[in-house]
Amino acid sequence: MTERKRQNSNTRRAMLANEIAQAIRLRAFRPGEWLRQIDLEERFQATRFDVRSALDELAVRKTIEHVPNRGYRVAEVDLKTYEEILATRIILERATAEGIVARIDEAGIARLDALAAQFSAAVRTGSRTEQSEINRAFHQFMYSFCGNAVLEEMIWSLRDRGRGSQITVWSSHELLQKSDREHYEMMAALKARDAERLAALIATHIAKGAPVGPVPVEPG
Amino acid sequence: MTERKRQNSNTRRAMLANEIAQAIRLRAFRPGEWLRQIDLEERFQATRFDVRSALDELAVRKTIEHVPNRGYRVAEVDLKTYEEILATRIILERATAEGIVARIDEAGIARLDALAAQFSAAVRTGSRTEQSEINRAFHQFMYSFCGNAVLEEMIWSLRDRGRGSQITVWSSHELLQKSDREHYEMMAALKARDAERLAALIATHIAKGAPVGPVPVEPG
DNA sequence: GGCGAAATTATTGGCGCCAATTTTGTTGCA
DNA sequence: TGCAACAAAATTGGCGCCAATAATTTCGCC
Repeated sequence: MTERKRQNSNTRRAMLANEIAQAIRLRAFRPGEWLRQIDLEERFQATRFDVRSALDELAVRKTIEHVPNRGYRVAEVDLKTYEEILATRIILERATAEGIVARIDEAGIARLDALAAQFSAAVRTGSRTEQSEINRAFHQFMYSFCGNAVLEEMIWSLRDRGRGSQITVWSSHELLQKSDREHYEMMAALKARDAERLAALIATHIAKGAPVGPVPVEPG
Repeated sequence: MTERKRQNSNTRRAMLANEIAQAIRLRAFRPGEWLRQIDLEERFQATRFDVRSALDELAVRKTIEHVPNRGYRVAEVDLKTYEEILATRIILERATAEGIVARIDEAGIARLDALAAQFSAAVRTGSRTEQSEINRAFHQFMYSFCGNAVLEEMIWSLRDRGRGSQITVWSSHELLQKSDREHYEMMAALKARDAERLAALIATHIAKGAPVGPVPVEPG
């Protein structure tokens, strides 16, 4: 099989869009930074056409912003929008608790424990990137048990959008450690099958994880 | 000003995408139906390029589905996904209640009353399309007071996606009248500034408006 | 007449060219 | 030296052509 079947543009575009999105998540491109098509062509070894498609897709997803005749840049999320994103995330992520508690099995709990431990390790010795990705993996795996794929999509879409804010997540090492501790509290609630406590923990995890002023009230 | 300033493709694409989306909402194109690019060119007087861009955008928004080398078709939402959309809508739309009650003013209430009355009239004498659009206007205006633009976006994105289901909304005239009555119940809760009641009404409005089997449990 | 294969037609989709626009650099003048 | 006008370079973006693929029809054979 020397000649690999050529992928259709659909797939290539989606892959490229995800690669760029990941680069943005990892802060390889900072909020407000212009994404020059020529650079992206080289960096990701893609044609100009694919780059443009991928950028269009990300613009629809609001990960980046399109300015006519200027190009595409990483979306800068203003404070108001950032707080709205946080408030909406709290609404959505809280709502996963019930399903997770109802559906997660022993194997899932074990794997989550492992991810929590990985995060602890990353807090001590890992890079910012590792911390971020492991944290993401922890939450992604946890939410995957909620039993509502649409809900999950919404959550990740919002989480990605929130990256465009200037507010530095985990601004202090202290906050990072707090996040770490909260993961274990979540695990405890999970093992106790206490959905309400899990929901509350998720809410504070989101609200307190980002050091913005007065946190919007979550419904309850 | 004989020569109008030419719009950039950005705007044209977005406008076309919205026109197509509306046509889908109004069931001019049915779930599963193929959207042939040539037809769309004619119908909306657009270039092929613009049509493709708009279709791509709608595919990202999941209003339509893209099948390589076959084209684009109105997304068919399977029952499971439909129920997930409903469940997620309940989560999100419930959450608007608090903000609406807190923020809506007398003028807003008056306008909502008028929209509710318009809907009643449409239930009696209007076409299916009118009913649908007025209902949309009612909810759109109400939710616009929730104070969270991001939350609103999510809601409308989900509502659009739900259109792709084969399940006929308002399958019976009875259900339509029930929706009508519920609007007035919402108005009453709104006037009483009772956020919790409003939230509960919104939840049943969504769940009972669509005659699917067992309705997913809403959190709370 | 029924069925499968081949030819024809219809439709989609990759992509590169070059015009439009913006940005950067340079020159000339007060 | 500062500023404005002009020129050059860089970058984006519209769009049409035609190859690739799928759908349809025709044809020939059993």
